[in-house]
Amino acid sequence: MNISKNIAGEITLSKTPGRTMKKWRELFEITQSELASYLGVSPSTISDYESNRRLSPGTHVVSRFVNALIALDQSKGGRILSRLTQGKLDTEKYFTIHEFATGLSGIDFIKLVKGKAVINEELLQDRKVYGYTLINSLKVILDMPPSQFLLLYGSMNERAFIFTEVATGRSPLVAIRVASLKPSIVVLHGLRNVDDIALKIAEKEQLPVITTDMSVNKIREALNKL
Amino acid sequence: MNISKNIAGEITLSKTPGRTMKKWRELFEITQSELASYLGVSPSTISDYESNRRLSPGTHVVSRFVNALIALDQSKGGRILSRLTQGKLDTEKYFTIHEFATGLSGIDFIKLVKGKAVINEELLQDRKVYGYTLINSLKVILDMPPSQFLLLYGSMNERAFIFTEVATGRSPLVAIRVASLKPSIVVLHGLRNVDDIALKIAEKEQLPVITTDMSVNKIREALNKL
DNA sequence: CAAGAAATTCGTCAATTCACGGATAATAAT
DNA sequence: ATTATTATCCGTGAATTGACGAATTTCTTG
Repeated sequence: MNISKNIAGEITLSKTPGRTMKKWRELFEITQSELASYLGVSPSTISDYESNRRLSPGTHVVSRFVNALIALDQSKGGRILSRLTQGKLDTEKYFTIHEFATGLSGIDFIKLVKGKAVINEELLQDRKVYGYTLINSLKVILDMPPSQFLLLYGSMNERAFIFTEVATGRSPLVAIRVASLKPSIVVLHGLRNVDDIALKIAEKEQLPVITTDMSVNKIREALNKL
Repeated sequence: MNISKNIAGEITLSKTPGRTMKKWRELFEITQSELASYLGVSPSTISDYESNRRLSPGTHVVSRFVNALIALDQSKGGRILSRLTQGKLDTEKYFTIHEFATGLSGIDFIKLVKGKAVINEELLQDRKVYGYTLINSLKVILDMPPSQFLLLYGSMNERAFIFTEVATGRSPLVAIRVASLKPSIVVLHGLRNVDDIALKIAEKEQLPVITTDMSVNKIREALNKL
């Protein structure tokens, strides 16, 4: 799957390459100064990129950046990298990830899962979705080892998070908030009405939230054929 | 697997982003002018990129480029895209693809497969290998549908091609020549001595060729743990 | 809360990109 | 052989990147 290619690709396709670079640097738990000294540039240079001061950094910059992350991680034992590439099997208990071959608009997406928007419906129009992550809320919160969070977070962030076994929707939104996950759409599965705090968070984060009653298997079926 | 991310990543990590862009444009069977008019730029602009006049094109350029390829293909029925994303299962009869998590030098690679260089040994030093493609020569030549060739070619080109069931090595090298595949190393498996024509081609293409007697399964084992 | 560490902001400037258009070269097709 | 089509090469100028360093601001953590 070649993780570097994947990261480079995500940065390159991102509308804000800098933010995406930042996300990955943080994921690798590397500080700006560490990275800067490895690359032989000043920390402010890194910061400038990460704040999107350069709107379209060159391939060489991105390439060196990605290689640096991996090299630095390796030099510390390769902890993060091995987590990122490690067994899907482990995680399947908690969530499954699927990527579409092609991008999807929020509008198309909501139709496919027969969803109903509960907040920020207007944002659906210009949200793009490149895949979904199906998350068993209870299991994730109760007994997923925190190291696995990386995998939830990883990959393209323009995706839909589908939470199953949801009671009020509060914990999922809180999780999104504190882990600063940034899906483009949140789907809550099988609940009556949505918690107040949850809505407040959605508003703050500018996140469209939709609910659906469609069975989990049906959802998978509908989405996996893309 | 998100093909656009993959393509974007390959371009970005490439030492010659332009060449790689060109490779993909040609793979999509799109002309420079077609692409140029879709992007609203002049054809010479495209050519300049493809000739690496810009050593480090910005992410926006690459991003628009990749999206254009896919959009243009879609508008013509999505032929290429569907080939690229279509069933791995189909192709497994002919070849299997594996990507390493990390890059490998030619030197390390030859050790791993217990290989012996038959030509261009000196080039091994600065070749990088990011994965391998294990190819059943006979089957590929005898009965692989040509549409599948794309898949052989696709993905990162800095990889090792391992041909099994090789008699003299001539056909594999000829195939490389005519399909203008550009692996960084060629491995011929289970043959006595290498055909003359094969060597000539290798020389022309500046391609290190090595042979090995290690069993196919052992090879896989050794390489897949990376 | 104080002191360090980490990150941000910003003015500056040389080096590059980006894109154009015109001139040429190389490949098909008629 | 001749005309399209496709691709290359190159000079040019405005816009942007890439990088610095100094000045601040925001986090941590003793």
